Amino acid sequence: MNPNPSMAPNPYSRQCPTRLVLDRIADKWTVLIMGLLRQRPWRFNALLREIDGLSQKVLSQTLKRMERDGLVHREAFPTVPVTVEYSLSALGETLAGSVNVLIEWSETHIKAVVAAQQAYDARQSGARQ
Amino acid sequence: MNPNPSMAPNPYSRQCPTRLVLDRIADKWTVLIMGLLRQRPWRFNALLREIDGLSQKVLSQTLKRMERDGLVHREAFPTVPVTVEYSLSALGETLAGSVNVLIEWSETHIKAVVAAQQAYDARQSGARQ
DNA sequence: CAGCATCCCAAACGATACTG
DNA sequence: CAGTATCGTTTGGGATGCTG
Repeated sequence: MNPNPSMAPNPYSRQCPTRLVLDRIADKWTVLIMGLLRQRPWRFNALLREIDGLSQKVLSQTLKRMERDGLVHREAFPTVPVTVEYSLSALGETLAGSVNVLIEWSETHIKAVVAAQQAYDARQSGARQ
Repeated sequence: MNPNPSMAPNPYSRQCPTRLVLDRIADKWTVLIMGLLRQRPWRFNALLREIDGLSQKVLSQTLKRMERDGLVHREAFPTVPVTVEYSLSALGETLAGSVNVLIEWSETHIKAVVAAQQAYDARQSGARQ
């Protein structure tokens, strides 16, 4: 698919496979899920309860994509009813710290962002008069 | 909006303002744009040409959001026709390195991801028979 | 418990035309 | 050049019901 397989990956090119990867890891649910899996393994419904606003359908899709991309490991235990545990793969571990930085940045700089938004909105409504 | 303003921010809660911030910075276009602005200031149409697959409409929306969030600075020069330059704000600088790690991760681990995808797909088609 | 299948709606996006 | 405005389509996602 990459028109220049011999060249270095370039996510600014539409066909580059790194673009597909970036599309997925630069995703809010992926970031939040990895933030939890970084702590310990989680079960499906535990993740669902923990992440407010995430629907069962989207969690299912996201976990499946992450499993396909090799970021998470899925293990089903033959209990009744079945128990499924999600954990980070070795590959996922290499990414987890990086995405967690985004969560930490949000927490650290939230006040500055909200202040910037209010200043921007005030400028706009003032300019519009 | 945050039901517990006295508590630490918690992006896993739907109402937490950090969630809104995370929604925006964990976005593929934002990551790619910041990756470029990190190098030097860019003009609107230069960004548009550089980022393959990004439409004018979405670039416009994304830059406006980033400006409102205080991540980028927009400066218009009174030339004819007008010249507009986008650059990182001080706040944006604090984030730029972190998001760039995601781009670098994509480039570094793209082979492992594609291999994982192929292995997954092979398992699936095999299991389906 | 851990999902999948279906229906349905709202938001996102591309394409196009137009403007200071 | 650097956008805005509108429109039609596509996609994502919620809600619900069902299954191993």
